[in-house]
Amino acid sequence: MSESSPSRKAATEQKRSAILQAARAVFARQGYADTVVDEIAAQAGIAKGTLYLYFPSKEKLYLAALLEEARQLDADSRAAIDAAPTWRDKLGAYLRVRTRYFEQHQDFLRIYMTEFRGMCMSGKPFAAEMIHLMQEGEAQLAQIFAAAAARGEIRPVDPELAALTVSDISRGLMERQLRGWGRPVGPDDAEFAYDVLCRSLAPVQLQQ
Amino acid sequence: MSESSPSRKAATEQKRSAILQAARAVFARQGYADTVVDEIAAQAGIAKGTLYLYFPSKEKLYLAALLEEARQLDADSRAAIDAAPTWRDKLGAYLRVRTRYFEQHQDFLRIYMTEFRGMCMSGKPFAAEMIHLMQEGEAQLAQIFAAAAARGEIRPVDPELAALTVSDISRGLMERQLRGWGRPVGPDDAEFAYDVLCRSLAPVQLQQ
Amino acid sequence: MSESSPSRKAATEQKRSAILQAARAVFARQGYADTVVDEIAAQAGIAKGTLYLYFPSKEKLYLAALLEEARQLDADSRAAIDAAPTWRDKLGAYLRVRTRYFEQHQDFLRIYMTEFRGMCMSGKPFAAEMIHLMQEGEAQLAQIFAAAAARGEIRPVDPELAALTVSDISRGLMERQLRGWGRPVGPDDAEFAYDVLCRSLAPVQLQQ
Amino acid sequence: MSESSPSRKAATEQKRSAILQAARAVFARQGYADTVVDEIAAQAGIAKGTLYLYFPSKEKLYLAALLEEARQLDADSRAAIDAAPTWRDKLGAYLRVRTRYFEQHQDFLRIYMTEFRGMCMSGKPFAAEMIHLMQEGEAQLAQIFAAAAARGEIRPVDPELAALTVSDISRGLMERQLRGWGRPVGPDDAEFAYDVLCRSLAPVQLQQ
DNA sequence: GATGAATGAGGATTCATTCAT
DNA sequence: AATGAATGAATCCTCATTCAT
Repeated sequence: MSESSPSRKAATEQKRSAILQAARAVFARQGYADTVVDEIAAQAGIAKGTLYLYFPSKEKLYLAALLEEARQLDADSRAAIDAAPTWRDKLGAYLRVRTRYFEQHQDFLRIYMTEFRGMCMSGKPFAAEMIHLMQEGEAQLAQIFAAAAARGEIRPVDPELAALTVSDISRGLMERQLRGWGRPVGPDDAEFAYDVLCRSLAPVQLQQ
Repeated sequence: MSESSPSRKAATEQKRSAILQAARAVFARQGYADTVVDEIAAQAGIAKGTLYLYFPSKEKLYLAALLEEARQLDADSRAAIDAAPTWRDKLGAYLRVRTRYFEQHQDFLRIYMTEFRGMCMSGKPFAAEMIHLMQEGEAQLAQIFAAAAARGEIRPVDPELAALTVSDISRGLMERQLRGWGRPVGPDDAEFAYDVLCRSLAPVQLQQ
Repeated sequence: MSESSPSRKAATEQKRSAILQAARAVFARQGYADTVVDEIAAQAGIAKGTLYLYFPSKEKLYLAALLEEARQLDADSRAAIDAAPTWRDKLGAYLRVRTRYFEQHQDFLRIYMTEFRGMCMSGKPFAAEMIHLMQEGEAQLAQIFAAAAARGEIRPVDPELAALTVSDISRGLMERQLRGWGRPVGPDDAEFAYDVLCRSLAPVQLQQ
Repeated sequence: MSESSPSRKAATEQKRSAILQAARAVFARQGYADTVVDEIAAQAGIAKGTLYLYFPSKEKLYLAALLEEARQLDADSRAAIDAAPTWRDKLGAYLRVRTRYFEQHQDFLRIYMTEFRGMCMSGKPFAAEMIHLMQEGEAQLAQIFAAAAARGEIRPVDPELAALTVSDISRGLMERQLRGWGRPVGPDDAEFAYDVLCRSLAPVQLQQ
């Protein structure tokens, strides 16, 4: 009685996904506060009431819309880093995956950069899992640097601080893409960022 | 008849300032959307109607509350940089002024980092002057690096990219102070950031 | 082709009955306004849509749920009264049947006492048959007293007023069982009520 | 700063009262669930938002609208009973005050009889003070009968049961006024009720 | 200038009912 | 006959802004 047909389940899953996508589009355009639930429903091609069959509240929908992508980004990132042999490659992979992912998920990028990150900074226990993912990402970076430092491949730095710095620079890179003002962003930006990080972590040159 | 006495003007200016401070306190605690005008008025010790004699809308008040401090920060920053002799000193001054300013103006820091920056990224022509100030700050940094590069004191980099990177790292530093999670921030963080920037901009070592 | 098999009819009738019982349980617990149709369906073990195959609306279901029991109570009451020989016995039977019925149908009691009676008082032509049953009940009581008065077994009273008074006292008795507060209800209550009615209707004592 | 002028306070109190009266009118006509807040505001001649300046929620308004009158009824009742010398007079006063009060406050009567009483029966801790008032009223009656019994003016009955019976009959009297059906209510009804109570409580006649 | 009572547009959420499968 | 996903009208409450005093 409670078992639905596979096709029904698939349809449900697909609609859920459509809602999430619509939500991201509207939240990205207007921000959380200025978004009305009706508009998300309209964008998703369903009635307002239907939306509430899939998500219990505007807030949960917002969270779900972000988490879905954040999890994906984390997974992609993790895979690419694991596949890279050296710390430089891993660092490059981290930056590249993020750049590419955000290129292809502009809505996510915009929401994340323009307001969600701010919400995370506020004390609100709003998004435990999201914060967890962010911490995991930084921990992963830290491990890369810890290992590299142990092998003498980079200068001896506090791995956590190095990770935070990578994080900062990476986010700065993303932010520029959202600015309506300032110079246009290009491959140079990423290249420069990578270069800065490599140089600043490089083993100390023996002075002649 | 339309000229008020100086003391009247001073009183007015003082009340205006009290409102701005109250606004920052409340906006910082609750964010723009969750802040109700009544609360700012209460915090400022005036009636709600009075507030509207000083500021025409909640949005303008928000903007004014931020601009006041952003201008001050810009001025402080500019002065400190101008007073510093070398590019390293100027960079240090930039980071130090920001760190100190935000330490002393936590409310401003919180608002700026948790939501205003996001708003600036959104296309909204919300805060032209604020954006202008941010651009000025980066232009100033860029000039430092352009001059240093011209004198061969740093390796030849695109001065704008260098400036953006400093900006990114500086903001990252500020952000950490607002996170409720993660390792506590300390002087090491600033030191490390400064060190990273110096190393990454240092003139190329001649390899033997 | 439109004739269903007997077993089909029986199954249908049984499901209808299950729905009514579920409805009473939920309506009794939460009241009409706070009851959602889903919950009744769930309690009945069917889908919401199915419920609407049996009853055209929430309101009709509510009515049906009550009428079923009200008819039964009326029938029981009528039978017991008819079987009793004297007016005292008939009065006792009336009270006893009601007490027992409500003991065994708590849900019905609760709905009837806590909101349905109120609805009947409101002008709404909500429940014509229900009102009819109530009137019948009182008419029946009135006839008892009319007959008793004619035979001089009770003092000469307006039979209708006497009937209404019995009705009032009987309902008061029921009400006490639902109060969460006040002294607990016991056999004394019913005994006292019966006693009050008998005394107040007793033939006038010849004063010496 | 927080002191309002007396005239302002009076105006406020008057408006509050107007809202309560409007609320009673609408709640009486449509019941709690079917009443929309807008309609009460309209009836009171104010905007919806204004209503919420005076009462924090629909429920609190409902309660306040009833409590105001319930307190008044209780006070009137208490005064009339205290002024009456004998238990018969006190009983008569109780019935008379109630009858008169409800004649003059039909809205209150309707709300109380058609739904509030039912709500009180439901377990909800909805209206602590209202229940308290009801209990007080019955306690008062009980004391009358306790005293009368002690003096041998009535037959020895459980005073509480007697009080409950008076309460039942009194409510029955009120109910009849609200029924759209049945015989019209008149002075006979009250007279009969009073008579029934007196007879049933009268000292036992010595049988010859 | 200062006040705070009044306004009413706006928005999240609920739920009885329908209907395609 | 049975289902349960979909609908959208309905409603409570909030709060930025105004304005009479």
